[in-house]
Amino acid sequence: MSLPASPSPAVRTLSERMAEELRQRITRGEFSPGQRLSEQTLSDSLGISRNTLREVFRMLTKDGLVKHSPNRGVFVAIPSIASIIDIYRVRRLIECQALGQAYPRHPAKKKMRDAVETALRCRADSDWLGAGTANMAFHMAIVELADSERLNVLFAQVLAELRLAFGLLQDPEFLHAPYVDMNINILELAESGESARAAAALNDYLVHSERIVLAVYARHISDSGWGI
Amino acid sequence: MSLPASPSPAVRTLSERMAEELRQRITRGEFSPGQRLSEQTLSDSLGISRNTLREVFRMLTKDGLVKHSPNRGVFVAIPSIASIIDIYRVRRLIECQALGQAYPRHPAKKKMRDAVETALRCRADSDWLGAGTANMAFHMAIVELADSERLNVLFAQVLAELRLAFGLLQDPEFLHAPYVDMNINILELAESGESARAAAALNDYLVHSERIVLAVYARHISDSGWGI
DNA sequence: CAGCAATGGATTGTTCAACAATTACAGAAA
DNA sequence: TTTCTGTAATTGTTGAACAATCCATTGCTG
Repeated sequence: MSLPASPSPAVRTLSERMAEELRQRITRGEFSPGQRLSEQTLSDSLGISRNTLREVFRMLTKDGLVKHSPNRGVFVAIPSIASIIDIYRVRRLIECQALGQAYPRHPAKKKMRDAVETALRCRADSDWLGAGTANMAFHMAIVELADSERLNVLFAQVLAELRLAFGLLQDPEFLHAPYVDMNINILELAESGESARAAAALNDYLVHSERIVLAVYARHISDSGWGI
Repeated sequence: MSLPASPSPAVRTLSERMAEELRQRITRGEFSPGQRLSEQTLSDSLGISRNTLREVFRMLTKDGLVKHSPNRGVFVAIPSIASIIDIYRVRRLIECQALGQAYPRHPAKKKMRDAVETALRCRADSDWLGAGTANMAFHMAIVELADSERLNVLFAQVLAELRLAFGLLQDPEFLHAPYVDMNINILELAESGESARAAAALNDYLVHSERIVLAVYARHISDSGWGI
Protein backbone atom coordinates (compact mmCIF):
# COMPACT_ATOMS: atom_id res chain seq x y z
CA MET A 1 0.00 0.00 0.00
CA SER A 2 2.93 2.27 0.46
CA LEU A 3 5.34 3.74 -2.00
CA PRO A 4 8.74 2.26 -1.31
CA ALA A 5 9.14 -0.45 1.28
CA SER A 6 7.38 1.14 4.23
CA PRO A 7 10.17 2.47 6.43
CA SER A 8 8.15 2.41 9.62
CA PRO A 9 10.94 0.99 11.75
CA ALA A 10 13.97 2.99 12.78
CA VAL A 11 13.95 5.63 10.04
CA ARG A 12 11.89 8.06 12.00
CA THR A 13 12.10 11.77 11.81
CA LEU A 14 12.23 14.03 14.83
CA SER A 15 8.66 15.22 14.33
CA GLU A 16 7.39 11.66 14.24
CA ARG A 17 9.22 10.77 17.42
CA MET A 18 7.91 13.86 19.14
CA ALA A 19 4.40 13.09 17.93
CA GLU A 20 4.69 9.66 19.51
CA GLU A 21 6.03 11.22 22.68
CA LEU A 22 3.17 13.68 22.94
CA ARG A 23 0.62 11.03 22.01
CA GLN A 24 1.69 8.96 24.98
CA ARG A 25 1.84 11.87 27.36
CA ILE A 26 -1.64 12.96 26.39
CA THR A 27 -3.25 9.54 26.70
CA ARG A 28 -1.41 9.10 29.98
CA GLY A 29 -3.21 12.15 31.25
CA GLU A 30 -0.17 14.35 31.72
CA PHE A 31 -2.15 17.18 30.19
CA SER A 32 -5.65 17.94 31.31
CA PRO A 33 -8.33 17.93 28.62
CA GLY A 34 -9.11 21.36 27.29
CA GLN A 35 -5.67 22.62 28.21
CA ARG A 36 -4.03 24.83 25.64
CA LEU A 37 -0.67 23.65 24.39
CA SER A 38 1.44 26.75 23.97
CA GLU A 39 3.81 26.58 21.03
CA GLN A 40 6.46 28.60 22.82
CA THR A 41 6.32 26.66 26.08
CA LEU A 42 6.05 23.21 24.56
CA SER A 43 8.74 23.69 21.95
CA ASP A 44 11.09 24.93 24.64
CA SER A 45 10.25 22.07 26.96
CA LEU A 46 10.65 19.48 24.22
CA GLY A 47 13.79 21.11 22.93
CA ILE A 48 12.50 21.45 19.40
CA SER A 49 11.73 24.43 17.23
CA ARG A 50 8.31 26.00 16.89
CA ASN A 51 8.04 24.98 13.26
CA THR A 52 8.70 21.34 14.02
CA LEU A 53 6.19 21.41 16.83
CA ARG A 54 3.59 22.79 14.48
CA GLU A 55 4.14 19.82 12.19
CA VAL A 56 3.65 17.56 15.19
CA PHE A 57 0.41 19.33 16.00
CA ARG A 58 -0.88 18.69 12.49
CA MET A 59 -0.19 14.99 12.93
CA LEU A 60 -1.80 14.82 16.35
CA THR A 61 -4.87 16.59 15.13
CA LYS A 62 -5.48 13.61 12.89
CA ASP A 63 -5.66 11.30 15.87
CA GLY A 64 -8.36 13.37 17.48
CA LEU A 65 -6.19 13.85 20.55
CA VAL A 66 -5.87 17.54 19.93
CA LYS A 67 -8.11 20.20 18.45
CA HIS A 68 -6.81 23.05 16.39
CA SER A 69 -8.51 26.39 16.65
CA PRO A 70 -7.06 28.84 14.10
CA ASN A 71 -5.30 31.81 15.63
CA ARG A 72 -6.07 30.51 19.08
CA GLY A 73 -3.91 27.46 19.38
CA VAL A 74 -4.25 23.74 19.86
CA PHE A 75 -6.04 22.26 22.82
CA VAL A 76 -6.05 18.80 24.30
CA ALA A 77 -9.32 17.29 23.17
CA ILE A 78 -12.21 17.18 25.58
CA PRO A 79 -14.08 13.93 25.15
CA SER A 80 -17.66 15.07 25.17
CA ILE A 81 -20.73 12.99 25.88
CA ALA A 82 -21.52 13.20 22.18
CA SER A 83 -18.13 11.88 21.18
CA ILE A 84 -18.41 8.98 23.62
CA ILE A 85 -21.76 8.06 22.13
CA ASP A 86 -20.24 8.34 18.68
CA ILE A 87 -17.28 6.21 19.62
CA TYR A 88 -19.46 3.43 20.97
CA ARG A 89 -21.60 3.57 17.86
CA VAL A 90 -18.50 3.02 15.76
CA ARG A 91 -17.32 0.25 18.04
CA ARG A 92 -20.60 -1.66 17.87
CA LEU A 93 -20.73 -1.36 14.12
CA ILE A 94 -17.17 -2.40 13.45
CA GLU A 95 -16.34 -4.83 16.24
CA CYS A 96 -19.50 -6.91 16.06
CA GLN A 97 -19.26 -7.21 12.32
CA ALA A 98 -15.57 -8.12 12.44
CA LEU A 99 -16.13 -10.77 15.08
CA GLY A 100 -19.21 -12.19 13.42
CA GLN A 101 -17.61 -12.58 10.02
CA ALA A 102 -14.18 -13.73 11.08
CA TYR A 103 -13.01 -17.02 9.69
CA PRO A 104 -12.30 -19.74 12.21
CA ARG A 105 -8.54 -19.87 12.55
CA HIS A 106 -7.68 -16.24 12.09
CA PRO A 107 -4.29 -15.38 13.59
CA ALA A 108 -5.70 -12.38 15.43
CA LYS A 109 -7.55 -14.79 17.69
CA LYS A 110 -4.26 -15.64 19.32
CA LYS A 111 -3.86 -11.98 20.12
CA MET A 112 -7.31 -12.02 21.70
CA ARG A 113 -6.36 -14.90 23.92
CA ASP A 114 -3.05 -13.27 24.86
CA ALA A 115 -4.88 -10.10 25.81
CA VAL A 116 -7.34 -11.99 27.98
CA GLU A 117 -4.56 -13.78 29.79
CA THR A 118 -2.73 -10.52 30.38
CA ALA A 119 -5.90 -8.99 31.72
CA LEU A 120 -6.38 -11.91 34.12
CA ARG A 121 -2.87 -11.49 35.41
CA CYS A 122 -3.34 -7.76 35.86
CA ARG A 123 -6.60 -8.27 37.69
CA ALA A 124 -4.91 -10.70 40.06
CA ASP A 125 -2.33 -8.02 40.78
CA SER A 126 -4.95 -5.28 41.05
CA ASP A 127 -3.15 -3.54 38.22
CA TRP A 128 -6.17 -1.81 36.76
CA LEU A 129 -4.21 0.36 34.41
CA GLY A 130 -2.70 -2.75 32.89
CA ALA A 131 -6.09 -4.40 32.79
CA GLY A 132 -7.45 -1.47 30.84
CA THR A 133 -4.59 -1.66 28.38
CA ALA A 134 -5.09 -5.38 27.93
CA ASN A 135 -8.77 -4.83 27.40
CA MET A 136 -8.06 -2.40 24.63
CA ALA A 137 -5.62 -4.84 23.06
CA PHE A 138 -8.38 -7.43 23.13
CA HIS A 139 -10.77 -5.23 21.21
CA MET A 140 -8.07 -4.08 18.84
CA ALA A 141 -7.47 -7.74 18.04
CA ILE A 142 -11.16 -8.19 17.33
CA VAL A 143 -11.02 -5.47 14.72
CA GLU A 144 -7.96 -7.04 13.17
CA LEU A 145 -10.15 -10.03 12.37
CA ALA A 146 -11.58 -7.95 9.55
CA ASP A 147 -8.18 -7.80 7.86
CA SER A 148 -8.52 -4.16 6.95
CA GLU A 149 -5.63 -1.81 7.46
CA ARG A 150 -7.90 1.21 7.27
CA LEU A 151 -10.26 -0.12 9.89
CA ASN A 152 -7.30 -0.89 12.12
CA VAL A 153 -6.03 2.66 11.87
CA LEU A 154 -9.45 4.15 12.50
CA PHE A 155 -10.01 1.91 15.46
CA ALA A 156 -6.65 2.67 17.02
CA GLN A 157 -7.53 6.35 16.90
CA VAL A 158 -10.95 5.72 18.40
CA LEU A 159 -9.43 3.73 21.23
CA ALA A 160 -6.93 6.51 21.92
CA GLU A 161 -9.79 8.97 22.19
CA LEU A 162 -11.68 6.66 24.49
CA ARG A 163 -8.62 6.27 26.64
CA LEU A 164 -8.58 10.03 26.93
CA ALA A 165 -12.10 9.87 28.33
CA PHE A 166 -11.17 7.08 30.70
CA GLY A 167 -8.35 9.21 31.97
CA LEU A 168 -10.92 11.61 33.32
CA LEU A 169 -12.60 8.92 35.32
CA GLN A 170 -11.40 7.78 38.67
CA ASP A 171 -12.12 4.30 39.99
CA PRO A 172 -10.53 2.26 37.19
CA GLU A 173 -11.34 -0.95 39.03
CA PHE A 174 -15.04 -0.33 38.71
CA LEU A 175 -14.44 0.59 35.08
CA HIS A 176 -12.38 -2.38 33.95
CA ALA A 177 -12.77 -5.26 36.39
CA PRO A 178 -16.19 -6.54 35.31
CA TYR A 179 -15.20 -6.80 31.67
CA VAL A 180 -12.43 -9.34 32.00
CA ASP A 181 -15.00 -12.08 32.47
CA MET A 182 -17.15 -10.82 29.65
CA ASN A 183 -14.15 -10.89 27.36
CA ILE A 184 -13.45 -14.47 28.36
CA ASN A 185 -16.98 -15.39 27.44
CA ILE A 186 -16.72 -13.65 24.08
CA LEU A 187 -13.41 -15.33 23.35
CA GLU A 188 -14.71 -18.80 24.16
CA LEU A 189 -17.74 -18.34 21.93
CA ALA A 190 -15.51 -17.12 19.13
CA GLU A 191 -13.04 -19.97 19.49
CA SER A 192 -15.77 -22.57 19.50
CA GLY A 193 -16.99 -21.25 16.19
CA GLU A 194 -20.22 -19.70 17.44
CA SER A 195 -19.61 -16.43 15.67
CA ALA A 196 -23.17 -15.18 15.85
CA ARG A 197 -23.43 -15.69 19.59
CA ALA A 198 -20.01 -14.20 20.08
CA ALA A 199 -21.03 -11.10 18.18
CA ALA A 200 -24.21 -10.86 20.21
CA ALA A 201 -22.26 -11.14 23.46
CA LEU A 202 -19.88 -8.47 22.23
CA ASN A 203 -22.81 -6.22 21.44
CA ASP A 204 -24.15 -6.68 24.96
CA TYR A 205 -20.73 -5.88 26.30
CA LEU A 206 -20.54 -2.66 24.35
CA VAL A 207 -24.02 -1.52 25.28
CA HIS A 208 -23.27 -2.22 28.91
CA SER A 209 -19.90 -0.54 28.85
CA GLU A 210 -21.24 2.54 27.13
CA ARG A 211 -23.94 2.92 29.74
CA ILE A 212 -21.49 2.67 32.60
CA VAL A 213 -19.01 5.06 31.06
CA LEU A 214 -21.66 7.62 30.26
CA ALA A 215 -23.11 7.45 33.72
CA VAL A 216 -19.80 7.83 35.50
CA TYR A 217 -18.71 10.44 33.02
CA ALA A 218 -21.83 12.58 33.26
CA ARG A 219 -21.62 12.58 37.03
CA HIS A 220 -17.94 13.40 36.99
CA ILE A 221 -18.04 16.36 34.67
CA SER A 222 -21.12 17.85 36.28
CA ASP A 223 -19.26 17.69 39.58
CA SER A 224 -16.00 19.26 38.66
CA GLY A 225 -15.64 21.93 36.09
CA TRP A 226 -16.57 22.53 32.47
CA GLY A 227 -20.14 21.32 32.29
CA ILE A 228 -21.89 19.71 29.34
CA MET B 1 -17.32 17.56 19.50
CA SER B 2 -15.05 20.52 19.08
CA LEU B 3 -13.49 22.78 21.59
CA PRO B 4 -14.90 26.23 21.18
CA ALA B 5 -17.68 26.87 18.70
CA SER B 6 -16.23 25.10 15.67
CA PRO B 7 -14.91 27.83 13.38
CA SER B 8 -15.02 25.68 10.28
CA PRO B 9 -16.48 28.39 8.05
CA ALA B 10 -14.49 31.35 6.85
CA VAL B 11 -11.80 31.39 9.55
CA ARG B 12 -9.40 29.28 7.60
CA THR B 13 -5.70 29.48 7.73
CA LEU B 14 -3.49 29.58 4.67
CA SER B 15 -2.28 26.04 5.21
CA GLU B 16 -5.84 24.76 5.39
CA ARG B 17 -6.80 26.51 2.20
CA MET B 18 -3.74 25.18 0.44
CA ALA B 19 -4.48 21.70 1.73
CA GLU B 20 -7.94 21.94 0.22
CA GLU B 21 -6.45 23.23 -3.02
CA LEU B 22 -4.00 20.37 -3.27
CA ARG B 23 -6.63 17.85 -2.24
CA GLN B 24 -8.75 18.86 -5.19
CA ARG B 25 -5.88 18.97 -7.62
CA ILE B 26 -4.77 15.51 -6.60
CA THR B 27 -8.19 13.89 -6.83
CA ARG B 28 -8.69 15.67 -10.14
CA GLY B 29 -5.66 13.87 -11.43
CA GLU B 30 -3.47 16.90 -12.00
CA PHE B 31 -0.62 14.96 -10.49
CA SER B 32 0.12 11.44 -11.55
CA PRO B 33 0.18 8.81 -8.81
CA GLY B 34 3.64 8.04 -7.54
CA GLN B 35 4.87 11.47 -8.55
CA ARG B 36 7.12 13.15 -6.06
CA LEU B 37 5.97 16.53 -4.84
CA SER B 38 9.08 18.64 -4.52
CA GLU B 39 8.96 21.06 -1.63
CA GLN B 40 10.93 23.68 -3.50
CA THR B 41 8.93 23.50 -6.72
CA LEU B 42 5.51 23.21 -5.12
CA SER B 43 6.03 25.96 -2.58
CA ASP B 44 7.21 28.29 -5.33
CA SER B 45 4.30 27.41 -7.58
CA LEU B 46 1.76 27.82 -4.79
CA GLY B 47 3.40 31.00 -3.60
CA ILE B 48 3.83 29.77 -0.04
CA SER B 49 6.85 29.05 2.07
CA ARG B 50 8.41 25.65 2.44
CA ASN B 51 7.49 25.45 6.12
CA THR B 52 3.85 26.10 5.40
CA LEU B 53 3.86 23.53 2.63
CA ARG B 54 5.29 20.97 5.00
CA GLU B 55 2.35 21.56 7.35
CA VAL B 56 0.05 21.02 4.39
CA PHE B 57 1.80 17.75 3.62
CA ARG B 58 1.22 16.53 7.15
CA MET B 59 -2.49 17.21 6.78
CA LEU B 60 -2.72 15.53 3.39
CA THR B 61 -0.91 12.48 4.65
CA LYS B 62 -3.83 11.91 6.97
CA ASP B 63 -6.22 11.69 4.04
CA GLY B 64 -4.16 8.96 2.43
CA LEU B 65 -3.76 11.06 -0.69
CA VAL B 66 -0.05 11.41 -0.15
CA LYS B 67 2.63 9.21 1.32
CA HIS B 68 5.52 10.54 3.31
CA SER B 69 8.86 8.83 2.99
CA PRO B 70 11.35 10.31 5.46
CA ASN B 71 14.30 12.03 3.86
CA ARG B 72 12.94 11.20 0.43
CA GLY B 73 9.89 13.39 0.15
CA VAL B 74 6.15 13.04 -0.24
CA PHE B 75 4.61 11.20 -3.14
CA VAL B 76 1.13 11.16 -4.56
CA ALA B 77 -0.35 7.90 -3.31
CA ILE B 78 -0.49 4.98 -5.69
CA PRO B 79 -3.74 3.12 -5.15
CA SER B 80 -2.56 -0.46 -5.14
CA ILE B 81 -4.65 -3.55 -5.74
CA ALA B 82 -4.36 -4.27 -2.04
CA SER B 83 -5.68 -0.86 -1.08
CA ILE B 84 -8.62 -1.19 -3.46
CA ILE B 85 -9.50 -4.52 -1.90
CA ASP B 86 -9.16 -2.96 1.51
CA ILE B 87 -11.33 -0.02 0.57
CA TYR B 88 -14.12 -2.23 -0.69
CA ARG B 89 -13.92 -4.32 2.43
CA VAL B 90 -14.44 -1.20 4.49
CA ARG B 91 -17.25 -0.08 2.23
CA ARG B 92 -19.15 -3.35 2.50
CA LEU B 93 -18.78 -3.43 6.25
CA ILE B 94 -19.84 0.13 6.86
CA GLU B 95 -22.32 0.91 4.11
CA CYS B 96 -24.38 -2.25 4.37
CA GLN B 97 -24.61 -1.95 8.11
CA ALA B 98 -25.55 1.71 7.94
CA LEU B 99 -28.24 1.10 5.38
CA GLY B 100 -29.62 -1.95 7.11
CA GLN B 101 -29.97 -0.31 10.49
CA ALA B 102 -31.17 3.10 9.39
CA TYR B 103 -34.43 4.27 10.81
CA PRO B 104 -37.20 4.93 8.31
CA ARG B 105 -37.36 8.67 7.91
CA HIS B 106 -33.74 9.56 8.31
CA PRO B 107 -32.91 12.94 6.75
CA ALA B 108 -29.94 11.51 4.87
CA LYS B 109 -32.37 9.60 2.68
CA LYS B 110 -33.27 12.85 1.02
CA LYS B 111 -29.61 13.25 0.15
CA MET B 112 -29.67 9.79 -1.35
CA ARG B 113 -32.60 10.69 -3.56
CA ASP B 114 -31.01 13.98 -4.58
CA ALA B 115 -27.84 12.17 -5.55
CA VAL B 116 -29.76 9.66 -7.63
CA GLU B 117 -31.61 12.41 -9.48
CA THR B 118 -28.35 14.23 -10.14
CA ALA B 119 -26.83 11.05 -11.46
CA LEU B 120 -29.79 10.52 -13.79
CA ARG B 121 -29.41 14.02 -15.16
CA CYS B 122 -25.69 13.56 -15.66
CA ARG B 123 -26.20 10.27 -17.43
CA ALA B 124 -28.68 11.91 -19.77
CA ASP B 125 -26.03 14.51 -20.59
CA SER B 126 -23.30 11.90 -20.87
CA ASP B 127 -21.52 13.75 -18.09
CA TRP B 128 -19.75 10.77 -16.62
CA LEU B 129 -17.53 12.78 -14.36
CA GLY B 130 -20.64 14.30 -12.80
CA ALA B 131 -22.25 10.89 -12.61
CA GLY B 132 -19.27 9.58 -10.70
CA THR B 133 -19.44 12.48 -8.27
CA ALA B 134 -23.16 11.97 -7.75
CA ASN B 135 -22.57 8.29 -7.18
CA MET B 136 -20.09 9.07 -4.46
CA ALA B 137 -22.52 11.51 -2.89
CA PHE B 138 -25.09 8.71 -2.86
CA HIS B 139 -22.85 6.39 -0.94
CA MET B 140 -21.66 9.14 1.37
CA ALA B 141 -25.32 9.72 2.22
CA ILE B 142 -25.73 6.04 3.00
CA VAL B 143 -22.97 6.23 5.56
CA GLU B 144 -24.54 9.33 7.08
CA LEU B 145 -27.50 7.14 7.96
CA ALA B 146 -25.35 5.76 10.76
CA ASP B 147 -25.21 9.20 12.42
CA SER B 148 -21.56 8.91 13.25
CA GLU B 149 -19.22 11.79 12.65
CA ARG B 150 -16.20 9.53 12.84
CA LEU B 151 -17.55 7.13 10.29
CA ASN B 152 -18.36 10.04 8.02
CA VAL B 153 -14.82 11.33 8.18
CA LEU B 154 -13.32 7.91 7.60
CA PHE B 155 -15.60 7.27 4.68
CA ALA B 156 -14.89 10.61 3.05
CA GLN B 157 -11.20 9.75 3.13
CA VAL B 158 -11.84 6.32 1.69
CA LEU B 159 -13.89 7.79 -1.13
CA ALA B 160 -11.14 10.28 -1.90
CA GLU B 161 -8.66 7.44 -2.18
CA LEU B 162 -11.00 5.49 -4.41
CA ARG B 163 -11.44 8.52 -6.59
CA LEU B 164 -7.67 8.56 -6.96
CA ALA B 165 -7.85 5.03 -8.31
CA PHE B 166 -10.69 5.93 -10.65
CA GLY B 167 -8.57 8.75 -11.99
CA LEU B 168 -6.19 6.15 -13.33
CA LEU B 169 -8.93 4.44 -15.25
CA GLN B 170 -10.12 5.58 -18.60
CA ASP B 171 -13.60 4.82 -19.86
CA PRO B 172 -15.62 6.43 -17.05
CA GLU B 173 -18.87 5.57 -18.83
CA PHE B 174 -18.22 1.89 -18.47
CA LEU B 175 -17.25 2.56 -14.87
CA HIS B 176 -20.21 4.61 -13.71
CA ALA B 177 -23.12 4.15 -16.08
CA PRO B 178 -24.35 0.76 -14.93
CA TYR B 179 -24.57 1.77 -11.32
CA VAL B 180 -27.13 4.51 -11.63
CA ASP B 181 -29.88 1.94 -12.01
CA MET B 182 -28.55 -0.17 -9.18
CA ASN B 183 -28.59 2.87 -6.93
CA ILE B 184 -32.20 3.55 -7.89
CA ASN B 185 -33.08 0.01 -6.89
CA ILE B 186 -31.29 0.34 -3.57
CA LEU B 187 -32.98 3.65 -2.87
CA GLU B 188 -36.45 2.31 -3.58
CA LEU B 189 -35.94 -0.67 -1.33
CA ALA B 190 -34.67 1.61 1.41
CA GLU B 191 -37.54 4.05 1.07
CA SER B 192 -40.14 1.30 1.15
CA GLY B 193 -38.74 0.14 4.46
CA GLU B 194 -37.20 -3.07 3.23
CA SER B 195 -33.91 -2.42 4.93
CA ALA B 196 -32.63 -5.96 4.79
CA ARG B 197 -33.21 -6.32 1.08
CA ALA B 198 -31.74 -2.88 0.49
CA ALA B 199 -28.61 -3.86 2.36
CA ALA B 200 -28.38 -7.07 0.38
CA ALA B 201 -28.73 -5.17 -2.89
CA LEU B 202 -26.05 -2.76 -1.75
CA ASN B 203 -23.77 -5.65 -0.97
CA ASP B 204 -24.28 -7.04 -4.45
CA TYR B 205 -23.52 -3.64 -5.87
CA LEU B 206 -20.26 -3.41 -3.97
CA VAL B 207 -19.12 -6.89 -4.87
CA HIS B 208 -19.89 -6.21 -8.49
CA SER B 209 -18.24 -2.81 -8.52
CA GLU B 210 -15.12 -4.13 -6.84
CA ARG B 211 -14.74 -6.86 -9.40
CA ILE B 212 -15.06 -4.44 -12.30
CA VAL B 213 -12.66 -1.93 -10.83
CA LEU B 214 -10.07 -4.57 -10.02
CA ALA B 215 -10.29 -6.05 -13.50
CA VAL B 216 -9.95 -2.76 -15.31
CA TYR B 217 -7.31 -1.64 -12.89
CA ALA B 218 -5.16 -4.74 -13.14
CA ARG B 219 -5.23 -4.58 -16.90
CA HIS B 220 -4.43 -0.89 -16.93
CA ILE B 221 -1.44 -0.91 -14.67
CA SER B 222 0.06 -4.00 -16.24
CA ASP B 223 -0.16 -2.20 -19.56
CA SER B 224 1.40 1.08 -18.69
CA GLY B 225 4.15 1.44 -16.19
CA TRP B 226 4.79 0.56 -12.60
CA GLY B 227 3.77 -3.06 -12.42
CA ILE B 228 2.24 -5.24 -9.73
C1' DC C 1 32.83 -6.54 -17.26
C1' DA C 2 30.80 -6.82 -12.57
C1' DG C 3 30.88 -5.17 -8.04
C1' DC C 4 31.76 -1.77 -4.67
C1' DA C 5 33.61 2.39 -2.22
C1' DA C 6 34.11 7.27 -2.53
C1' DT C 7 32.52 11.67 -4.02
C1' DG C 8 29.54 15.42 -5.01
C1' DG C 9 25.06 17.47 -5.72
C1' DA C 10 20.35 17.81 -4.71
C1' DT C 11 16.56 17.33 -1.43
C1' DT C 12 14.68 16.95 2.85
C1' DG C 13 14.94 17.86 8.09
C1' DT C 14 15.37 21.37 11.41
C1' DT C 15 16.40 25.68 13.43
C1' DC C 16 16.25 30.60 14.04
C1' DA C 17 14.74 35.26 13.80
C1' DA C 18 11.60 38.30 12.26
C1' DC C 19 7.17 40.35 11.07
C1' DA C 20 2.06 40.25 10.11
C1' DA C 21 -2.43 38.94 11.69
C1' DT C 22 -5.40 37.72 15.18
C1' DT C 23 -6.90 37.08 19.69
C1' DA C 24 -7.15 37.84 24.64
C1' DC C 25 -7.03 41.00 28.36
C1' DA C 26 -7.17 45.02 31.08
C1' DG C 27 -8.53 49.44 31.88
C1' DA C 28 -11.20 53.69 30.47
C1' DA C 29 -15.45 55.70 29.22
C1' DA C 30 -20.50 55.78 28.92
C1' DT D 1 -22.79 46.95 34.26
C1' DT D 2 -21.68 47.26 29.47
C1' DT D 3 -19.03 48.75 25.71
C1' DC D 4 -15.04 50.36 23.65
C1' DT D 5 -10.26 50.84 22.89
C1' DG D 6 -5.43 49.95 23.04
C1' DT D 7 -1.81 47.00 24.38
C1' DA D 8 0.37 42.63 25.15
C1' DA D 9 0.68 37.94 23.94
C1' DT D 10 0.06 34.21 20.72
C1' DT D 11 -0.39 32.24 16.46
C1' DG D 12 0.47 32.41 11.22
C1' DT D 13 3.89 32.78 7.83
C1' DT D 14 8.17 33.78 5.74
C1' DG D 15 13.12 33.52 4.35
C1' DA D 16 17.55 32.06 5.04
C1' DA D 17 20.71 29.05 6.79
C1' DC D 18 22.85 24.66 8.04
C1' DA D 19 22.81 19.59 9.03
C1' DA D 20 21.48 15.06 7.62
C1' DT D 21 20.22 12.00 4.22
C1' DC D 22 19.62 10.14 -0.18
C1' DC D 23 20.79 9.52 -5.13
C1' DA D 24 23.59 9.05 -9.04
C1' DT D 25 27.87 9.20 -10.96
C1' DT D 26 32.61 8.35 -10.83
C1' DG D 27 36.44 5.72 -10.32
C1' DC D 28 38.75 1.88 -8.29
C1' DT D 29 39.41 -3.09 -7.62
C1' DG D 30 38.96 -7.80 -8.68
